[in-house]
Amino acid sequence: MTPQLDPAIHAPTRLQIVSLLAAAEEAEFAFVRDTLDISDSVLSKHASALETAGYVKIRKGYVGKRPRTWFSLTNLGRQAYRNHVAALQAIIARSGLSVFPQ
Amino acid sequence: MTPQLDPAIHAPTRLQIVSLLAAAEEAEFAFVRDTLDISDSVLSKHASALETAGYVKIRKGYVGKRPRTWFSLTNLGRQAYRNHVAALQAIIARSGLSVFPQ
DNA sequence: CTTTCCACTTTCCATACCGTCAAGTACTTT
DNA sequence: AAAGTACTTGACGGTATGGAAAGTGGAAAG
Repeated sequence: MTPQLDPAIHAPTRLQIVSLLAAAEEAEFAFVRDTLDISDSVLSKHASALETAGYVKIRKGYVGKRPRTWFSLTNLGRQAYRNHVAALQAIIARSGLSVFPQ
Repeated sequence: MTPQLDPAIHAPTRLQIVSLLAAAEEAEFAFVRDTLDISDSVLSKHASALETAGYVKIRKGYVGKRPRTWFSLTNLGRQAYRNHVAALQAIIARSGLSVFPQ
């Protein structure tokens, strides 16, 4: 069976968050928020949703005396992301598009 | 500026429809419906929405005396699809993956 | 003729989700 | 004590999705 698009990842903002996290071990709340140019509440909610899905781990700590939050993909999240990308590949491949222009 | 995800294309079913149409000159209603395993009403609605966006052309005709509907991507639709895929690629490339299978 | 089919189209719904804005929390700093 | 930091939560409004079911315009059957 072909891989399916993952509804927990597919929404534009989710995809951007997950993809950004997939690139690193861990990322700070503010970094993700600013890189993707989204609001605090949007990031907070999506991160919670991804945590509930088991895809993201939320770590809280301090930098000096200021609270800080870091996100990282869980193994499940990494696998789900790869699977989601595979699903996109399968769909896009059907259209004949390729990275290699003819 | 990097290409943006196209909200008229991004929804899973839309992406599949557009991608399928991108592979051909024209496709029959029943072929698209059966290939994607979606209901008549869902296909009809998405096709109308894509037509409203200017991305799909809906042609009606007859095969014998039976009505039949064909869909095709407009040039605008093809361009929008390419652009959308480029946006996906830009997001996914950040993670080191690609939407184009190698 | 008139009922039934066919090939979609539309409407009705119920759910779900997305993002903004406002308010809340738990400290820390001034 | 008041204000700020770094998020979190709740209330809302608007959109969208899909299933079910009724509707439409012929065509075929009885």
